[in-house]
Amino acid sequence: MDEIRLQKVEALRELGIEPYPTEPFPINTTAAEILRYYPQQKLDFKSVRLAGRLWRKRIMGKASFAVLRDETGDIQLYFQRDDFAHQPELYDTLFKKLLDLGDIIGVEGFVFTTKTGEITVHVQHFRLLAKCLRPLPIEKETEEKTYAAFTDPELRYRMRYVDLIVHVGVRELFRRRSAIVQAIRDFFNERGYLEVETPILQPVYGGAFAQPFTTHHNALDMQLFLRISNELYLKRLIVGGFTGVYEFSKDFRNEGIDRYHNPEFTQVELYVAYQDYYWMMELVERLLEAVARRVLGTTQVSYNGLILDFTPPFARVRYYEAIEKAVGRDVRALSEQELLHLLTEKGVPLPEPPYERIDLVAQLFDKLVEPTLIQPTFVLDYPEEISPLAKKHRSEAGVVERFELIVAGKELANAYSELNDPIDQRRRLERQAALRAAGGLEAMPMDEDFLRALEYGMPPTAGLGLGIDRLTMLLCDAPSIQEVLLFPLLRPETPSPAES
RNA sequence: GUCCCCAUAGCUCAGCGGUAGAGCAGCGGAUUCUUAAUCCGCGGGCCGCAGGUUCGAAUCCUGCUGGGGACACCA
Repeated sequence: MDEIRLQKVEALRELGIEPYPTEPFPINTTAAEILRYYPQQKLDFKSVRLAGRLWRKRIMGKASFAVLRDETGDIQLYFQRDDFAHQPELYDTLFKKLLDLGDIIGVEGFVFTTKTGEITVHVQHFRLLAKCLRPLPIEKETEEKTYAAFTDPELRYRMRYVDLIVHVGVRELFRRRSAIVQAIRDFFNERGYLEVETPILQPVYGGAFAQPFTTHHNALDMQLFLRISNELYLKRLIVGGFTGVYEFSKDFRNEGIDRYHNPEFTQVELYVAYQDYYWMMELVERLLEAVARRVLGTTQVSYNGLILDFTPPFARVRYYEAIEKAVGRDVRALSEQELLHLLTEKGVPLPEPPYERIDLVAQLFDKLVEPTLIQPTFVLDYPEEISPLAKKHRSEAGVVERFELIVAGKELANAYSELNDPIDQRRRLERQAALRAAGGLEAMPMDEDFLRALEYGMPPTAGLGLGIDRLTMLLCDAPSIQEVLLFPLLRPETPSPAES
């Protein structure tokens, strides 16, 4: 902490000013409201009360300008010594000496326009509401340049509270993230789907290919897993008779961290009975169109220098046909040896062992097809082997009724006509169990209770998983997932001797 | 896990073998329409950590820690 500021705390108390007062300071307006409505005099601005951080101080002797930053933005303040003639130390000592940039203050006064035309609050009363003991990285900017920008990603993520104070745009991004979630929730609620909450701590994990975090319940002395997906629980609810359920789900995957992956992330999953994946594709088109319009006012989305067009209908391409287009051959007909040869020929690295024939096909898709799909594109009809929870295709053997929505070369959504044949489901999970036994760390474990639920009968159902973080990245033009997570996972801070 | 880059004042950075620097922030002073306010003056550092090379290391080398990027993994 800053030694000088600690001394100021003492000085304040000696003056009889409590640096952390108990009394509330109810406000009646905000910076943005004043700036927006004062020019038209739509509101009464003769006695405004607002609060926020002291952000600039420009003392010119007996008068001063300052800037107050609240949640909505910045507004200029004007202080005159003469206004505090009854108690001169308020201006001479409290304002001029003891208030630091970053201190949280409440002000009361009237709005006027300065000679240079800036809307300003003429402060008649002010009060310190909370002292800031650490200097903030205050950025300064002119038309052309920003000075002392607070840009170190590590500091920004570790101290997101500071990032949020300093960067208006970061606050705006997280408001937009909230608006995206709200738009999706409204879209689903309008259609009568039920928002539910299912277990995060699961005795058996499933619903995706991933390694889980494990934990332990002391009283029951049992191992538990943080969910990697909520899919199997939502399907149990469809068995239970709900026709449409969804959940915004924090999922946890014990895997690497990069620009697109954080160990905990958010998906929304939706299951609707009596529908199939064709229906779901149209729903996803309408959903993303609605979200983009509501959040951005347009379906043309700027992302990483591109314009992504979310106007339906989106492009559709079948999985094997997309690969054939990329490599010039129908890989369904190829043996494992021929596929190995093809990967080498195309310069595609082999997957990590243990791998099977189908993993070579998937590798071709992942390396040669997915990155090339920039505009929103539905890829449909995936191989059965890599889709153990999706229903067999109604007319083609070996593939299932599944689509992924690829945007900007990354998976944004994944959906199936859900597998509801309990015999087939058992067979597929048994195959997963065999893969696990052979060392496949990410193969799904057997879930007998889930199979029992299916045996009671699940209606034909369409299911969807949509990545909220990825969608937020797209709609906020954010270059990494860390930018759209308030508190992305970082290694623990190394304690420095100076701290503590 | 691998490779590359980065780490110097509260923030942003310069310095790259020879006495630690700038701007902003801070402190003292002047200043009643400023807005990167201005003007005068001042303080501020385990140069990420630990070794090594050298007469001498912020600077060169090795290791470690943290971060960023790419790859791998995440079918």
